Amino acid sequence: MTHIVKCNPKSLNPCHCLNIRRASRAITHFYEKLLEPSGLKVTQYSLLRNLELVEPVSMSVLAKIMRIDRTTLNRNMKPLIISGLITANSGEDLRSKQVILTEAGKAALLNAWPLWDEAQASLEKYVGAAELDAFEKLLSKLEALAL
Amino acid sequence: MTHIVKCNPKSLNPCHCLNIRRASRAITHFYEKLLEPSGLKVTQYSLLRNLELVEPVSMSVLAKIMRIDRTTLNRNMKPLIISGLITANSGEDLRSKQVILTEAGKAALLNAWPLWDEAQASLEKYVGAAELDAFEKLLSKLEALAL
DNA sequence: AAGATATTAGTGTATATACACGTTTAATTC
DNA sequence: GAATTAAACGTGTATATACACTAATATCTT
Repeated sequence: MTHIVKCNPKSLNPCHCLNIRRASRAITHFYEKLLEPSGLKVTQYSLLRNLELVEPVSMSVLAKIMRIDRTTLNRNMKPLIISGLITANSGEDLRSKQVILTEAGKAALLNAWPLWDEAQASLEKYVGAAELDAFEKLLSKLEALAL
Repeated sequence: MTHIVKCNPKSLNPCHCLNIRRASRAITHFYEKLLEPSGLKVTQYSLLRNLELVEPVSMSVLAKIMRIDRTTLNRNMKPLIISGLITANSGEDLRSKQVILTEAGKAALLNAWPLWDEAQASLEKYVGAAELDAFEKLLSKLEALAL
């Protein structure tokens, strides 16, 4: 993140929206760096991880579980399908597609897990457990803003 | 945000990164909805607003002030240039481009301001001033994670 | 002044996000 | 059972994000 400077002139940006977006980008960058050796993005790791918990599952249901847009999930799945980490095939209901992890997907998940765990633990240490907990509660409340 | 459901089965997603990303999306959605009548996205409003404070300014400097990536700024500027809200022209230093608001840009900003202000105020009311303040402090700290 | 270095911007590529629209298939209604 | 409605998915489009690479220009060094 070469664009971030410690000393930023005239930076009084009180927009709460931009502030959380910036923090979101920073945390994402932090996780991505640590996940880099796995070849997975944090969204991809998350997709695999959620899939592991609920597979086989339709795309719509998976999107709801992950609380992301259905069409975003559709697009995010593509690189994982191409690299053979997941598959999505129609079952009885020809409308829906059942998504599952492949063996390679399970392996990728196992491989990436300690990296993600380190990111997670580092963040907890950086912020502090109690404060992070309060933070997460507020994040939940903010998420509800869009309902 | 049709994909968000109040009752989500098996949703124990402790990934801090995804949590803040979700909250970020939700807040963005909230601001976008309120800004909709202005025809501006929240990033665009922010670009115009920052520009108003520091124009004329080069793209690199503006990116640093806004704490966004230089190339992201470049891309985000394009719709605003096309719709005639800003201009970017080389000055003495032929490498850099000085970005300024057009009259239409100033008008758009004036028009959008009360909408943004309402979003901002609503959020403050929803979260609570004290809690929001603590939240913002933590966001700052998190932003520093990427330095 | 010539060559090396640094600065500034643009673009190719890839992922992330989501709205609007269309298509296919299943379920419901009459 | 035919017509309607609903559900599930895909895609076009637009914005947001950022890394790698390139091109142009300015500055510095000797």
